[in-house]
This record gives sequence, structure tokens and C-alpha cells, in this order.
Amino acid sequence: MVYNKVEDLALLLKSISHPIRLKILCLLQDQELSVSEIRSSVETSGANITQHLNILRNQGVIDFRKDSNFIYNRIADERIIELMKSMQQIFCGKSVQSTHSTHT
Amino acid sequence: MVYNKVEDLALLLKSISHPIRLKILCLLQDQELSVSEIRSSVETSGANITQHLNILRNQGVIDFRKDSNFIYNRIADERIIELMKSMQQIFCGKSVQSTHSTHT
DNA sequence: ACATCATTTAATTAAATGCTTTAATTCTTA
DNA sequence: TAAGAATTAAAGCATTTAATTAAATGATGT
Repeated sequence: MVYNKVEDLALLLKSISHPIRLKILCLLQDQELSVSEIRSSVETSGANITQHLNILRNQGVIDFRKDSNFIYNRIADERIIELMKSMQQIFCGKSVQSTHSTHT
Repeated sequence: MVYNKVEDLALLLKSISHPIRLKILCLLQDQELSVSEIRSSVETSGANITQHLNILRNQGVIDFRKDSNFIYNRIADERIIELMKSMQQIFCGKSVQSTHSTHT
């Protein structure tokens, strides 16, 4: 995906501009999670989670793999992670963790 | 505004997640513009521009001042400018211009 | 006061969104 | 093969959104 036109970027932003979907992306920022794991953190019905996941999938924001009974979701595009980090930095005053861990 | 809760950030993102509003914010990134100046760059009716400006105003994204016949709009929150620059960097491959000008 | 320009307000309409409920699918295990 | 869990899909309904149109407000210049 290229996101050159404002229309494209607007579509992307729209797809993440919902409290539940934003929360899901926060959770997926640094880990892969099953639908039920997401559900246990996000206070809504399973069907509703699926609907929000589908919106993110259709936009290419997240990806998934099946493992036996579970479906594991992850952020599909590195740029989404960058965007999340930037927003946390800008709006939540959180400093960005660099790649190497903070085991001081 | 604090934007600590995901709900708050989702509202902010929602307010800018429309092609016309995103275009307006691009235009206002480094200049103040009247409604009619915006209108001449944004291909829609004046009434429609006003509606979109109101959405951005109500969210505290933009501010305005009156000067005689005109209403000049500007981005009200430095963090919105930061966000715009970050998004351009991430999705449009544009490097951020630093404060000092590029008069080489 | 009058005409004109810039902007806003209000009302209407069509389309999109979000949640709930219910039914279906797939995998696992007995 | 049957039961149960995880996940999805589809339908229904209320709410919200966006664009259009027409009318209103406010300032400027004659």
C-alpha cells in the first residue's frame, strides 16, 4: 500500500479511529494475540470483536494465522506500529522504547 | 486536552479521518488560511467546508480569528502538526523539514 | 440604505456505521 | 460421530455522517 493520496490515508485513519480498534492495535503493538485473548481485554461480544478485526483486516492493518482452534492476529504493516508509537509519544507523553531491551 | 484514554484519541483521529478534513490540515500545516482560500483548494461547496471546519473546531484541532470580512483558520494544537509530519514521514516518505529554512 | 462578498445555519436526504442476535463453520477431544 | 469451544457470517435496527440546498448573518463599499 502506498498512501500517496489523501483519500488513502483518510481511509486508513478511519479504519483505526474507533476506541475498540485502537485498543486492539495497542494490544497488538508488540505481541500476537488470539481473538479470545483480545476479547478478554476488550469488553465487548466476540461477534463484535470479529467485526472490528475484519475492518482492520480489510484495510490491511492486521494479519492473522490459524493455529488449531485459535486465530492469532498481528499488525501486518510496520508503518502502523510506527504510527502507534508516534501517537503515544505525541499524545500520551510516552517515550519510544528502542529495539534493545531495557534490562538495567 | 490530554488524550490519555483511547476514547479521546479515537475521537481526535475520527475528526481528522476524512479526505477533505485531512486536506485542510495539510494546507494549514504551515500557514493560516481564510475559508475562501481553503475553498479554492478543496473542490466542494462553501457550506460543506464550514461543516468540516466546525468538526475540526469542536475537536479543538483548529482555531480561527476574524479579520474584517474574512475568517482565518490555523491549527490550534502543536501536537496535530507533529502528527501530520509523522504521518507524512511514515506514509508518504517525506522527510521532516527542520526549523531552519533550506535556502541552499 | 443598498448591493455584494464571506461565512454560517438549518433542513433534508442518502449512505455508512456499530451493536445485537442468531445461525453456521471449524477444530479438538472423547 | 457427537459435544463443546473458538470464530465467523448474516440480518435487523438505531444512530451517525456527509452532501446539497436555501436562507440568514455580518462586514464592506457606494
